[in-house]
Amino acid sequence: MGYTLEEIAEMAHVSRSTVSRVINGRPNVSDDVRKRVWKIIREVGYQPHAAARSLATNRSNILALIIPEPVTRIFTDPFFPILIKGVADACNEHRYNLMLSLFTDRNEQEEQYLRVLKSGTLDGAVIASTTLDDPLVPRLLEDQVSFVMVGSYPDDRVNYVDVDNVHGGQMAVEHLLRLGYENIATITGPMNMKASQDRFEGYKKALENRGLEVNGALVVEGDFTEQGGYAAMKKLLQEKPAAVFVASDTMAFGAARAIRDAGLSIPEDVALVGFDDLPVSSVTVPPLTTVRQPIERLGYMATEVLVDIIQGKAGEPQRLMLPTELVVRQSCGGI
Amino acid sequence: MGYTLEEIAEMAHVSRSTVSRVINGRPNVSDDVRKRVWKIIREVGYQPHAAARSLATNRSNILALIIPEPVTRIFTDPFFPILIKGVADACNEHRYNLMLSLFTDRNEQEEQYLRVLKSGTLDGAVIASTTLDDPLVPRLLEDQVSFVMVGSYPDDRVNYVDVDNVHGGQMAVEHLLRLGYENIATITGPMNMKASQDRFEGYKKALENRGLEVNGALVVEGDFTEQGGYAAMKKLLQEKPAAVFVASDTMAFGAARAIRDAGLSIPEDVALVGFDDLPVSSVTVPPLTTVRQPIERLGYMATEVLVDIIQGKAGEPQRLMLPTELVVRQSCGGI
DNA sequence: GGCATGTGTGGGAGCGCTCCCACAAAATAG
DNA sequence: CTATTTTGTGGGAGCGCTCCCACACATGCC
Repeated sequence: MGYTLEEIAEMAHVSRSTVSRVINGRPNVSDDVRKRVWKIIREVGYQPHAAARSLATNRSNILALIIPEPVTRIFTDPFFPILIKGVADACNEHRYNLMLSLFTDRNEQEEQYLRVLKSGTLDGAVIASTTLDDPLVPRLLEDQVSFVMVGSYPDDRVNYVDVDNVHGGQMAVEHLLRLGYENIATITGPMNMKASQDRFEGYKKALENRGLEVNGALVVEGDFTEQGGYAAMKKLLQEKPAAVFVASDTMAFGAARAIRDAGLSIPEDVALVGFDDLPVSSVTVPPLTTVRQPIERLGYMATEVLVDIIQGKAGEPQRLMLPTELVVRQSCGGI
Repeated sequence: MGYTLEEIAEMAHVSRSTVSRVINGRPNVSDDVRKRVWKIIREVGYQPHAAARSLATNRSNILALIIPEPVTRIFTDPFFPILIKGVADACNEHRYNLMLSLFTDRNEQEEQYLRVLKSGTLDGAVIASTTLDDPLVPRLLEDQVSFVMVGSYPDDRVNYVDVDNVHGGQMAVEHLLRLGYENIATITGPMNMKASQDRFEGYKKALENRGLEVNGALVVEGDFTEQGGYAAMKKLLQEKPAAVFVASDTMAFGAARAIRDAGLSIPEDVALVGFDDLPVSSVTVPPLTTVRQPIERLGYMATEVLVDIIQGKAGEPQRLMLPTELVVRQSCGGI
């Protein structure tokens, strides 16, 4: 495909080295030579061969977004395209190519790990939120891959960008308390995910600050899917909670469905607060009160941090915490 | 990073060439040598350097999924993660790496095109549905990039995988006619997209088969977003249609919202049929009657076809049409 | 036996870059 | 005006593979 450095050099009556210097913006090239070479490069649409460059420099200009196997189940959650958008934008901005790895099939995972991470294809990786027991992270550390996680991770060496889940959960529940709701339930995410733990932590904190006790019967674990939210709510309805803090909007939609199926209405019979603020959450019936997290920015910043690390502009570990924000709509009543 | 062929060769007391033959499954290696070499490769976790291989073979084992600029607006539609899943699965199966290119910023597009498509990084590309006036496709043809489109394209040389949009639209409208609805409206997709044209074609066909005329006032163009569906429905409501065929589920959600906002109910006042059968469509209120298209399979098959073409197992052009299926739920009434 | 054919193995060349060093010419210093 | 540094340029080596050819040796056939 296309021209080689040598050919461009010949056309411009200079050497390979000079063309290389021009392309890489190195000094020690006279202005007229530089212009002449650029002119030819643009005319013929020359683009350096990525593999050759990669072989010589040992850098590929490729970043990966890795979505680990335990998380691919919920890949269809609108969370991910938004995250991808953020990552993709940052990649474009820094002229990196983006590789997307869904670690789906457990059997193929070893092969996939080697292919993606040990073949020198990558300069670094953004890891979308993972479960705490996923063997991926320890392995990345061992193999000294540069990576940044979306979502915090309890290891000193790990770089991450996260939102303040604890505070988010706390705000949500405090709002419900302020509105006068008494027995407030929660549907958590899978408890082997840090985000789920943190949001639940916020729930507990809000109750405890009011001198209230956490009632185990009002805590049900979900799985971040609509169906999971539905099932969890069904179980919760036996306890007749006045309000529910649901750890993701998608689960909140399921919970809302369960509430309606039981012939109850939102927020009159059960008030609902979600977490995420997905685009659809403002147009559901009723519009969902929720904790907004800047998903796109999360992906963008994770990538920025990764690039800084790769280019040696930042030390490790890097930690970044983005704020959450309560968005009050009709599903929690009181307005 | 890691070992080189030469080092593995030394450890196994054979030559570079022999190790290469073993790795690539070439003949003319004795069984015991083959075993010995594999043992060492596995022990040290050797993985050939992708760039070196790519440079020598002129193939990268990377496929791209390209989402052109005019389409990125609707990238958050749940359609895309499902499509991506299909593409990613097929890539994994064939041991290709997947590169994701969102052509977002128009200004950066030239740079991005060169970087992604002219640097030899790719073996081929899957192009997610594009508008008919997008300059990308002609350029890919000119540059002789191997590519397969998701969604048909009116050019003899283009490979594509599509669903039978015409038939799908026709089924939807025929169902409404069968239920006795008279003035049936439609919200189309952007008319510079082939899928929109085809679904509208199906709408027309169904009416014409019944000897009915298409009433221009009952046809409103949408843009495949929820907000677009809302706006389109708002306009349509002035014409008091009994039923509406909406060209995507996401727009149908917007339309439903507009109907509710007008104090009307579904399907009693307005019947609704969508297109896509997104996972959420079965759990909306009321559940949405829609035309199911096999989105994941669309991505999977496009990738399969691409791989066949790259590996010379299939001639060009390749065309594949996947069936659509009417899924009847409550939003259209009559059951 | 002689010659063709097949099998297993090793080594050179080359893929298209970057990086380093050599070197001429120009600029500066003493 | 010579010695030293700076600037601009060219060419060799090497990144880690694959592919081709050379070659030793085993096997087949008449």
